[in-house]
Amino acid sequence: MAEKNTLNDIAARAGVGVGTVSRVLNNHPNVSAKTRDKVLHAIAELDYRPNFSARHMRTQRSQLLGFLTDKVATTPFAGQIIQGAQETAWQQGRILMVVNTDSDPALTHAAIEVFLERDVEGILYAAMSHHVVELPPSVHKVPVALANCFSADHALSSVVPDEERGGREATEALLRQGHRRIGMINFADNPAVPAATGRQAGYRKALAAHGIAFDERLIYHSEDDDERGFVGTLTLLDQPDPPTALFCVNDRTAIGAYNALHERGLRIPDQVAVIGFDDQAIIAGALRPTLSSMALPHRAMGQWAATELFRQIDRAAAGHDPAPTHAMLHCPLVARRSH
Amino acid sequence: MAEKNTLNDIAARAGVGVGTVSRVLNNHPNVSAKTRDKVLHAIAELDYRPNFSARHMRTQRSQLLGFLTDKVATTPFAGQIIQGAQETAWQQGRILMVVNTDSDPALTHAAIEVFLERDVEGILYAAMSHHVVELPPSVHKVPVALANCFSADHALSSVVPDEERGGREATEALLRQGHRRIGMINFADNPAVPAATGRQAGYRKALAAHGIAFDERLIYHSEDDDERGFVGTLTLLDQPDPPTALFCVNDRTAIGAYNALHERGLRIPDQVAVIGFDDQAIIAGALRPTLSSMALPHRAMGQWAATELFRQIDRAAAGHDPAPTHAMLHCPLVARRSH
DNA sequence: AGTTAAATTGGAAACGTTTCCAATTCACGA
DNA sequence: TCGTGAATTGGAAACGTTTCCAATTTAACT
Repeated sequence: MAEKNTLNDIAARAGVGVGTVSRVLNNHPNVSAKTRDKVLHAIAELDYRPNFSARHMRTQRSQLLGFLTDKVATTPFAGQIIQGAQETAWQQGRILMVVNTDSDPALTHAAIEVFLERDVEGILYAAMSHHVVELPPSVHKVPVALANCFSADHALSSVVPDEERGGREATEALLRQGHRRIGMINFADNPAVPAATGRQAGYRKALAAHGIAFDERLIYHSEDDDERGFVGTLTLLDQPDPPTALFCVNDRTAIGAYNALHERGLRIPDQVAVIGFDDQAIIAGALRPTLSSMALPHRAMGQWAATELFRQIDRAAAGHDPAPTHAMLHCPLVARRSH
Repeated sequence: MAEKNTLNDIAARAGVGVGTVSRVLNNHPNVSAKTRDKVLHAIAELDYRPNFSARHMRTQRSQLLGFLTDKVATTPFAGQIIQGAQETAWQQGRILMVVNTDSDPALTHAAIEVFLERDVEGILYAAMSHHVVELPPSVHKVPVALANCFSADHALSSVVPDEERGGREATEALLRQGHRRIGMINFADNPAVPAATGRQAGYRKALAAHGIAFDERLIYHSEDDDERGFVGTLTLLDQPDPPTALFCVNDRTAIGAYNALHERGLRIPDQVAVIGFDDQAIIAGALRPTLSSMALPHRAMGQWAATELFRQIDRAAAGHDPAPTHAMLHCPLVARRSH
């Protein structure tokens, strides 16, 4: 169909200069109503579309953001964090270029290089699990925001879930129901996994705040994603003074807990209450009873990170040196029927 | 740190002409080893990076692909399909620009418009559930490929899961174990939902191939994602000649089925076998026993769609008119312990 | 050493915008 | 009817590449 028309074609068609067409396009003041109409008509007739690269050349603004993820495929959360970033970017007239790195440093480096060649206005790095990341130095050439992860030296802006508060509030929800023996089924104890350490720290604080002594025997750790919930629940139940409530470090673990509880003929939440973490709708809604869970703020982190990028961009445009910012986002309890 | 250097800076630094630098960059023949070295040094010293927009202007190739999704956030599959497309694009030196439309026609149209302004070489539309889609006519200005969806008139290339074969093979797997009364828990019967109609058609074919009469009473339909599995299973079990195996239309439904089976004290797979659909690792691995499930080829669809885009691009470059192509991809059984 | 063909090199033009400056037109009051 | 300042307009230059052509250098022969 239509060939590719340029500003010149429009100008010719409308019988005006290219400068005028450009002014109409960017609706600058000082163009008479009648000229504007002529131009607008010409544009419509020729199905004209401005060329962004040419504009970029001239204005030096690419209106592009680079979005890097470590493992977009293996987690159901990827979508939310992308969406949060994308919608915020879109509102600001920016487009996201997405590259999945699979945690490969060479690929990460190559992707950043490509982003820089495209002259992105900022780079957003989203991790699919909360951990520390190290990015190649070249990334510093441009504003950066980390989502669901952080840099060891905190030199890069970042946003992460408030794991500790999440753990605390999960535990408090259980305490509010009158539970006093609350078990926790956690990941392997690893200081590099904030989800494990933070949630457990919150659990302890909640207990302490209610004057309940921490009991080591109520904690079960395992790195086996598939077995953790089932085996952990059985282990905890098979103790002298078994828990009447279970705080599962994630929803997947809660599936296993449900299975174990069913096997023992224990009713949820009457005999044993359960709270998960992650709020994966697909799991939480399907379990019976539906699972109460702490929601990870993935979408909000995506939004936060994109917003932070714009802050840095504006800041830099104003000549200021944008110091990095850090945020911890709340993981609210999504109450269902399991507690 | 370093200012932004251009070809001219490199040329000056190396004491050669810009044409020569360009030749080195695109490693064209006919540049002497010693000149190439000088240039390479200058590039390294000045931390030079070519400007893609300028290149795009001159070569008319944006090396950009537009990626549209209807609902990236609400499904765990989004990541896989994006990844499939992204990795294929990357291999071909292309970058994906991602926009989430939330099924909003206005947004979809706007996104396509932005893609065209950026001069994308092709547009990939990925749906998060298998259904028919209608895209604005402007999309035809550029190669298009649909993933996990299709256009009513089949004028656009598309790739979808082979639902019927999936349904057939799931049923056959159950038949192979000797089951003769096989229940199916399905979505609401809706001709616009190929997952519902296709999987059930496959189920019937498998039965027919084994000389087993189709029994309407063994099918349970429901559009309630949360209740389907549980209620459906109970309903099917409460019949005169109850099924000894259950084909669940998705894994989420299988969770409900497990719960119902447990409640009735029926062991899986000894007393009742179960097969799901979707192969959501997070569910299938956590269930006890682990759930056998038909895997949706999301990643492969992403790859296929990107590859198809390149076929069309090449085709068009060669002056041919690329006719649309269509594919149905296999949903293989991932055998675990539930059947 | 001299000739010629081949290999290498430099640099102008073009890609499609925006922006700036100079030139033109307009509106209005004297 | 003019003159004046403001509003509008046209078009050249520039953004950073690639590509092409012409010019120069090199290599290979007599």
